[in-house]
Amino acid sequence: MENPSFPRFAEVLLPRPLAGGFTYIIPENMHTLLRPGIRVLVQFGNRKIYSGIILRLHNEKPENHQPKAILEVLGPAIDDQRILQFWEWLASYYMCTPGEVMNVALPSRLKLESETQLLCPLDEEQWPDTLSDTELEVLRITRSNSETTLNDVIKFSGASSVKVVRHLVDSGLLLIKESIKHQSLEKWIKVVRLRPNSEELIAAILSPNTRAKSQQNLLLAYYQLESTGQPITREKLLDVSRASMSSLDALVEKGIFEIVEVKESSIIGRSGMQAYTLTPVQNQALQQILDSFQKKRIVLLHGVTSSGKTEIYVHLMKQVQQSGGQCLLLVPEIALTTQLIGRLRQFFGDQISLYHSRMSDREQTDVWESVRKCEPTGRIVVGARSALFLPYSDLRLVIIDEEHDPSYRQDAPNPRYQGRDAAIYLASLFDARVLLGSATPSIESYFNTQIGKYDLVELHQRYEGLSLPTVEIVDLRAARKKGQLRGNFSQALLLAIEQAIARGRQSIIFQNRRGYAPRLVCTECGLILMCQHCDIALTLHKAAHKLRCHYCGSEKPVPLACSACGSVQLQLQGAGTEQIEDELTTYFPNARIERLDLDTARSKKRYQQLLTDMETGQIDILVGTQMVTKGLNFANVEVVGVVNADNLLYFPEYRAHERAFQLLEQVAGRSGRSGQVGKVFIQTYTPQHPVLTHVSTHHYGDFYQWQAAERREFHYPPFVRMIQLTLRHRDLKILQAAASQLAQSLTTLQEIHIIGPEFPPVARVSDYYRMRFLIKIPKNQSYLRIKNTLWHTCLSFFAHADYRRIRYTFEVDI
DNA sequence: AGCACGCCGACT
DNA sequence: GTCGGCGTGCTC
Repeated sequence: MENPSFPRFAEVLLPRPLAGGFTYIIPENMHTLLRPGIRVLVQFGNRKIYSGIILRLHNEKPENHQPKAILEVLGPAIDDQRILQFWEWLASYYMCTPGEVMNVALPSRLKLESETQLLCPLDEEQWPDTLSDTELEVLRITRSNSETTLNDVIKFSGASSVKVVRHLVDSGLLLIKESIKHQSLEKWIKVVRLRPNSEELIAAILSPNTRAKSQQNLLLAYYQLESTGQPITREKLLDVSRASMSSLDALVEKGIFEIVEVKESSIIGRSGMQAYTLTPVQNQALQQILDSFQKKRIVLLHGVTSSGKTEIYVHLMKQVQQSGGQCLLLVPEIALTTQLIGRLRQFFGDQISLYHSRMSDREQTDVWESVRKCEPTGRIVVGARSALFLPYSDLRLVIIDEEHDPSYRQDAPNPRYQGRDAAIYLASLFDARVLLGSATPSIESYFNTQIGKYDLVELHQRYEGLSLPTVEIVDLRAARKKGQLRGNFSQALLLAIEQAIARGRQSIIFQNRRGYAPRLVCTECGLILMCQHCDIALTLHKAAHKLRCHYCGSEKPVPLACSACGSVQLQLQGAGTEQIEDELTTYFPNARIERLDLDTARSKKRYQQLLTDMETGQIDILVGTQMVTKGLNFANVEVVGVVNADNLLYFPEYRAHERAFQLLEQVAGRSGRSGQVGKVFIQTYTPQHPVLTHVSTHHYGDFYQWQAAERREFHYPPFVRMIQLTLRHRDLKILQAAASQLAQSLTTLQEIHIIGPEFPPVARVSDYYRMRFLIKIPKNQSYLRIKNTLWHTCLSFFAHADYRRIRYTFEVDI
């Protein structure tokens, strides 16, 4: 009997870049189990099976086709409708599909996808003797492992073996089936327990004349840990007792210990106990924030570097924790904020969850579940932008630290979104408060405080009355004229480093390029060694002894002679961090110099080591790229040197000046943290540049006024909205033809201003040429309507046979 | 995005 | 004649 009151169909979202949800029939036995946010298993296409998420239930029978039925109910992934609403908003606002959002939102454990499994039913003797070598090979692989998948065979015998597989299936020698791996969402951990009634055995071990010393240590460690009331995991016990696995095994064997698996959620974590007090200035800022939150949802906390923003965050987070709600602290790049995490652990203990895309699937899923169930650990989340997608149900506060940081924007692949702005929208769905924090706010955010959209709270004083560092702009041209230049360094900077070393203080030298030299040029014919796949010069990496392309990652050996004229006179141009490090080694042969950039910090361990060495004073001079500007606090740094500010200032992008100001101000903030005034040296050939003037006075307000005026005059955000449309194709001719055709089609849109098509600074990357349009939309026009028209114009334009193979992407609010 | 179907060139 | 290249269109 059909229950007429129950919806018969479900719209299911699948993790594919497809337009919308797909309609599936709800089998009767699932009626009571389904609602939006439930994960289900469905077949999509001929045989592929996916897990999808129910968007809504309805009764509208599709007109043109017979829907398939849902295969299985997997359970809840999202409990709160607002999360799905957020996904749909993100897709429509940032011009991508909800499926693409789902793809980045869910940890992979929640995204099941079937694999084609192969089975070989017959023994080798029963195989016909007419088989080809490849056929034999495929059958042997399949026969040797009962779990062989089609992908295994492809990996082993190449993509062409798919045809062979199909042939074997047709002739009945292979069977195929779709299989999916279900993995448990529960987390189980191994804990050690004493077996009951083992007192006599224990007494024997604890007797003073026992030979089993490490068994004794294990028992003692056990009692020690037991008294703390913490779960005694195997790892912890071994760690405390310094015993080996085999001695633990021996105790298990004797029947003294047993190892039991318990569900992680049954363990109550340690809560942080560290007390902290706010300085009067911090307290005043906190009160202002709380007052503002009564009237406005969003507050920008503008606090100079080292003004103690973190303590204010902690205070607000504690409040939310005590009220039982959820709180999200967004940070730009989690790998670069280990110092912050350490501090937060002091305040929150284990009752805090970290979330970022480089965590293991298991860890991600654990956080997901704990947030979904609003468990104590799922109430305080610290994460990178992917933490926006967690299934909150009671979100009350979102803090966005370093809100100006460009890494909040995801620029590839889809969804291409600005995490800071998306977080603000997410918060609005929950009516949660938002605190944006920065020492160098983005122009947009500061603009929003000026028009009254956000409230502004300022923290002008550095912690413990520290003064801001003095900034000296070093004119490289003048220095050269006066003979005060040695390699890449001015005498002023070298002297400051030398004095710092003499006083046992540290220096940080910033150079925005990694590698040894960014160009290798033939002095005979002028040829610059270029990447074969990109329109960019190759960078020389001396340590690796390779030429590397920083765009596509390809590598080449260093040539001995010019490939065009055969001359061996190859000259290095420009300087990267490697060269700066080398140079400093010759100037300061006794100093301990280290380098921090993508090449040295590739492994997390090495990165940690560098930070520790810096903290403990093992390093005198740290040379690095942007990495040294991000959230690192070293107490003993006196000198900060910027080798060359010019390549920051002359970047062809409307945000270049903003970026340069932020970067220089942030790097300057690394100096002078323990009582002493820091010294910053910025070397440049354009000492009069306004950005440098503003950095030297540390006056953000003046800088903002200047930038805002420029942006208003030249029609850039925040005074207009801007979207970038990029076209990519291997064939330059086709790309150019398509771009100019598209420009024609777009002229019908009267209300917008289109710049382009034009080549980006690097026109070809990984063999793909790129052309782009900048689309400026006046603020009085409906953003939604124009994006819609744009979307549909492109959809029909790229459906055209000639342009079908052109990839195109939108970057909204660029 | 996959994946299957289908229409043309080069090989046993 | 068949195998296999990839262009075209669909997926509930």
